[in-house]
Amino acid sequence: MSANPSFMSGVPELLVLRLLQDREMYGYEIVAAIAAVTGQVVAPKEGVIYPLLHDLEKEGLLRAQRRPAGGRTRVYYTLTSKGVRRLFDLTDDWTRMTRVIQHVLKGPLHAI
Amino acid sequence: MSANPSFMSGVPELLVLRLLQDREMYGYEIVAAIAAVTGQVVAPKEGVIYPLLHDLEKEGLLRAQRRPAGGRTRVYYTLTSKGVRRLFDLTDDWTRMTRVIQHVLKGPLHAI
DNA sequence: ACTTGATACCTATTATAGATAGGTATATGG
DNA sequence: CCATATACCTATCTATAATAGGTATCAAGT
Repeated sequence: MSANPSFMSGVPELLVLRLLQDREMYGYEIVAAIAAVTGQVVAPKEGVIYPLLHDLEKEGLLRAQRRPAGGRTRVYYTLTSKGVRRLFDLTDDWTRMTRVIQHVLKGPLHAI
Repeated sequence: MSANPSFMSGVPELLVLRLLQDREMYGYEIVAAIAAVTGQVVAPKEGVIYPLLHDLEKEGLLRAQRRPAGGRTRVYYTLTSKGVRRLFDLTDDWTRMTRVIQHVLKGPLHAI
């Protein structure tokens, strides 16, 4: 019984990297942005995103900078070059995999 | 370090249901068929498929019949009507989710 | 006859990730 | 002053795939 659909593996990571490709963002903002850009179809909570951001930073895919903003402190994340490469790789994986499955779901199987 | 790509959640279940939509199949056959129809892009091993088949049967999505074939005993699985409904639901979920993510990956985010 | 590899079934354990459900602190609006 | 939103965090649970075995039968080759 999950709020999100059951095809989530790797998706939060992919979306975080994609969002950060355009501009730096902070965690709380990312949580809201994912829900917004997917029209609530995918909406991982803070309990998913914050640990993920920490892991990605540890892996060197993101750079974190704690910075005061609007009276409070935010942690802004940017993509490293390694993070950009990971985004491309994951996007390729994602595209290849979904294309194949789409094909299996829609097409006649004997033709394969 | 997994053999399969990292977007696997729910995919084996979806593919098993899809394959059984066309005709009855037995476990070992399903393992090979998934690898075949996906061109090895998705290739879950027996350790994934057999427990999954047992679970789906327990849920009433599949019917299992042990039957001798070619000198040995095979367990043939067929979709129940509940299994058909599940296939449709999961296919809808899959399509909705991948369409949205595809859009986010390719499109400009400000347009959303 | 013996051995190897393919067929066909199975499960126990481990690893990974998302889900759940909290907690802390500051700022803002009523 | 209080409630809500903002902004960060983590510990635990759960679901599911990956790993790594095991058993037994059959067919083919030596």
